[in-house]
Amino acid sequence: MANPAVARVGRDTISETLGREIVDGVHQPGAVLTLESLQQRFGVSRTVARDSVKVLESHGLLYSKRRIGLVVTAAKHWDVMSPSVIAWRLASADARGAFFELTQLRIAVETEAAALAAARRTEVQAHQMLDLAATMRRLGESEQLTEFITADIAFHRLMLEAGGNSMFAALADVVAEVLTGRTKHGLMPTRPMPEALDAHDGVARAIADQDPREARRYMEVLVAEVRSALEE
Amino acid sequence: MANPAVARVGRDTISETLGREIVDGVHQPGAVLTLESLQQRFGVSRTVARDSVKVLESHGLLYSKRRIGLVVTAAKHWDVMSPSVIAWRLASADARGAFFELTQLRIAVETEAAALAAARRTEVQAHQMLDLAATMRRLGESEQLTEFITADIAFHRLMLEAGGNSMFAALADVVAEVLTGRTKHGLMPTRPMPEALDAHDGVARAIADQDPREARRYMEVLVAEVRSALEE
DNA sequence: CAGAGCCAAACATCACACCTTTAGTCCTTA
DNA sequence: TAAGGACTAAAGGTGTGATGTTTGGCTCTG
Repeated sequence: MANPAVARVGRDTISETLGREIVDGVHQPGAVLTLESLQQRFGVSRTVARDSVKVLESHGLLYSKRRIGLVVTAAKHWDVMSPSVIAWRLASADARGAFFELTQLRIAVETEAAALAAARRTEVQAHQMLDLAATMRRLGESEQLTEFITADIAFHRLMLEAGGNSMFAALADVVAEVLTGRTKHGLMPTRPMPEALDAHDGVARAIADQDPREARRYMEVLVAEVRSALEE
Repeated sequence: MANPAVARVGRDTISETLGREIVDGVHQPGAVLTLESLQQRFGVSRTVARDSVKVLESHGLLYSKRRIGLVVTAAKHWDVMSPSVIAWRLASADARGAFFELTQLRIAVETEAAALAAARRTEVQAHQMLDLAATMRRLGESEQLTEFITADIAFHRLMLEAGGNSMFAALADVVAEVLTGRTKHGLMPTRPMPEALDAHDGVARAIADQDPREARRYMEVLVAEVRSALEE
């Protein structure tokens, strides 16, 4: 072992730790790190330090400059859509802010995604969608909240994927995160509102009926509720 | 110079080249590369090869596995929202498909962004927005298409930024790409339609008036045109 | 005081050695 | 003969030292 005196860390931990720190504002934009300092701090070799930096660099959290070092970049240059950055933000002090932004993004995308799904869904997807809506109703009415959320996530993921747009599909994880996080941020009633259940039903039926307009309309109902919860 | 026989390439070129190739389907999902092969092909050392791999790995295009090599991943695991991946897709054989997806994303986000901007814009932004709408009308009516597109991009970027949601703001480049690309993909009339100009005006005024509902309504008009052009 | 030139810092790259994991093979054994 | 364990070699992972390259900043000069 090279250096027993320093707490060695797992390989991925370095970019994880630094990523969180930067997002958290521990290193302000413009701050300069050096490879040497990372080697010291984490007790690793240049190779590993460079690897970690490369990852952060490819997400826009910093850039390396000769003769200078590793310069932390301002938030506006971050790759905020990247899953890693999203995760870091959700683990940061401003988790709530990140959560709100994600919710807005979700709201924006899902109305369109519903319409798209209605136009493109397969027969199988249509059935699954109806099933999930029914399951949600059952679980919601019996107040099995955890299971309800699981079904909810599956519902939304399926819808996002059914449209065939890979960028929408990529947001499935974001939506899952948001749906899970709603409880944490006090935006979730202990018992899903009947209107929400109806709306999910409506979306599922419209998608099964290949009716984009209706799908969008019901999704807008759903989304309106989320939006109003946000603004409270 | 280490090896004059092999065409050496600039440092970033490797991940660029490989990224494009993977997105383009040159390396099918499941295909295996090795560091050694990259070193050979690009005439670089292991360090550089590894750096490039790290970048691709952090965008989800491949993963490396001991004893196996570098495994190309299926498109569903790609970080499709990342600017690099977007650029690669837009340069690929399926540029048209990527462009459509981006347009749908844009459509989805911009209606919500308009409403958000109306709620959050600063006084300065309100003025700039009105100015840009006026500029667009002037340039549009005199058929100065290039300048018109520039103003159009500025308009949309400003709107996306005015809402204060960093994820929406991050889509400004995407929207710019889409607006520029419309001419390439034959989705742009040589002369902007008067309705489009009116709609931009309407959006700008609604945002200046801090009227989210109106902003959304006008943006939906704009977006409806884009959508119908898509479906032709 | 301006500009040329030099210096040193920090990343970039290379070469090489050794460690670690693990797919696949082969061999043993019940 | 099939299950399971031991061995092997392939490929990435990590560490190190040397050298290349860029460039901010200092110094020296006219």
